[in-house]
Amino acid sequence: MVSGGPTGRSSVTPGPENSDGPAFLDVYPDVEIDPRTPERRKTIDSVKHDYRLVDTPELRASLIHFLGQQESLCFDSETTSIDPVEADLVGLSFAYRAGEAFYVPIPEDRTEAQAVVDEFKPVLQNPAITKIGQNLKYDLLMLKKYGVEVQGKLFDTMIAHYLIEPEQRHNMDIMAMTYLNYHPVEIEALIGKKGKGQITMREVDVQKVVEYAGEDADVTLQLKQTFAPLLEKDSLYKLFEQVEMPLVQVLADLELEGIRVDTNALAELSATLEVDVKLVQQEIYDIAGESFNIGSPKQLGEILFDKLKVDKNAKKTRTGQYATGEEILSKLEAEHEIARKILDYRELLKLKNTYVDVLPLLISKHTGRVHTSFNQAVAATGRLSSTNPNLQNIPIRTPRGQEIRKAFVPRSDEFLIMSADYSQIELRIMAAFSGDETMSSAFNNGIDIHTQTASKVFHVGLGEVTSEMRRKAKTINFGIIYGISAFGLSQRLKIPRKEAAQIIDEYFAEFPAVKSYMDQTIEKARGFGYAETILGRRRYLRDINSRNMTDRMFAERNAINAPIQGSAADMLKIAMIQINEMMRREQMKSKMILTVHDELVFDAHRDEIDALRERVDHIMKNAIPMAVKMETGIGVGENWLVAH
DNA sequence: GTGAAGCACT
DNA sequence: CTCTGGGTGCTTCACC
Repeated sequence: MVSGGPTGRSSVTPGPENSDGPAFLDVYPDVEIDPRTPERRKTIDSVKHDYRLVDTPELRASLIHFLGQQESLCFDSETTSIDPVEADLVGLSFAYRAGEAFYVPIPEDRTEAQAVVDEFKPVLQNPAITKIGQNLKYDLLMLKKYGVEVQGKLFDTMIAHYLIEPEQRHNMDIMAMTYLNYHPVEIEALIGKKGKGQITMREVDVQKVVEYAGEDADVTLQLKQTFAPLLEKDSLYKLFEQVEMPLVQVLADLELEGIRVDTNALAELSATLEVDVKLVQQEIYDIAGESFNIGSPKQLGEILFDKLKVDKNAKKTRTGQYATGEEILSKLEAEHEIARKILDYRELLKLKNTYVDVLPLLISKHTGRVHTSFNQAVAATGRLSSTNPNLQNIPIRTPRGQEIRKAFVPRSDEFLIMSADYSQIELRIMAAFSGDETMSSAFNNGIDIHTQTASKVFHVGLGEVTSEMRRKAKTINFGIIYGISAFGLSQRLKIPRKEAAQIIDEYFAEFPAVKSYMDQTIEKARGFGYAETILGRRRYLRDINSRNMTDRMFAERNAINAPIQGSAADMLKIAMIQINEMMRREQMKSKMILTVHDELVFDAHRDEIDALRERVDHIMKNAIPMAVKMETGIGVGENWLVAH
């Protein structure tokens, strides 16, 4: 129903809304996005434009001739669905000069459609022509279905803006209003409001589509002209051109490839979970003395704290309800067996409803595999995210959860799952950035980092570190990455705040370079107003100088975390690009299929296991050379659980 | 439809 | 004394 894909034209960029509007206006004070003054904004009716229908072989030949002479062209696909796996092409629009555009309808008949698309292959596959577009991954996937492998440099306006303003929205309509003071035609004017009654782009009068799609390509082209100098100004061009743009193609490949899921295993697991959930549910009702909706935090809170009075000091959430989260219930489980049972109930139901019963529904009829969608323009730190389904939060921790991971299997008997992950990537980056001798030498000499930290903080030899000391040290190390506070650590370790503060003091005494690095990072962020990664990716920290202590502390934690988390993301992205290139060059049968922040997953051909392991290992370790060695862990097996 | 609560991962 | 570990996405409930 929508053109341009999930983050394209009319739909909203996924992810949480940014409610801090003031920052938005601070940056572009002269730009009005207030809907109360739309008359100030240009529209298709007030701006001179020339959008043409190209619907005969002669006109297409002429268009293709002109497109072929361009250094760069902007294009956009109109389709029948927001989901590229399900969608059919309705038309393609092109622009290469502001104010002009061309719309090429694609016939409904698949054979005729293919013939028209084929006419544009020489242009789309011409490596000398840069392809400009908004959310190009969508168009690439679409065209791949029609046998077109788009070549040449890419310029994705959505991702350009993601680098320029990571925390703003990258929706084309909003960007047009913000940067061009132009209000594009809304898609609902063509296909109606969403819900039943909404038609597809194919059913819309073609003259209207010409105006809509032409404007789309035209506006995107003008956004490109706006963003290119901004990328340059912020020294983001290299990151854009050498990392983010090549990655678009890699992600399209991963998504198209998909991963096989063992539905039989999930069906069995679902049946087992069903029985177990009912069992636990009844036990809870028996203890409560009545049946109620355990899934309702409101009802559950009333049963636990009003009726059963399991805790007279029950905490409430800011909305006035009893808090019944995991932390609260865990504290109660020693005294009240109902608490443990509720936690069990929640775990089982979560696994069943979120993963076991949903994954089989998401298997594509076309490929028999599950195709996630990676979003490259959501996470403020530079990480990727995964949706429909989210394959970056498949359970691994609990035995039941592990059963789900086992259901991710290779495509056939000739293949195995290979998982390659960076070991302690964020702590290694912290060691490299800070140059801390103790930390760096632990990594470079293969000493367990948590044991090393415990040894220093608790003043014992490496050999005398107990498992309890190591556990605490692990929490401390995580705290370091996240921008530690005494309160946060005390909560995590369940110790008094004073004790936590002492541990932190001790840590900084033993790792002085880490301390000064953190201070410098915050200081730098205060001066620049942003923190940056090793590749210059920025995260603006508008509260870094706030008088509000809470806001400022939050910004300071982000100043610490963003360069670490973001540089790890930079490194994995480069590794992915190089691995993809290597696999193509070597014409491997194996395929890269998933990425999970510090891990890459492959559907690996048995004959290629050794070579793939060696190459992947080498590329990952050397993606971005640092003062501290990077280590990887690579596993192979019959499913994702054993490979990891 | 939207926000909160809760929880899965790194 | 403020009030607190970073980053995501999905499901359910409750309310509009």
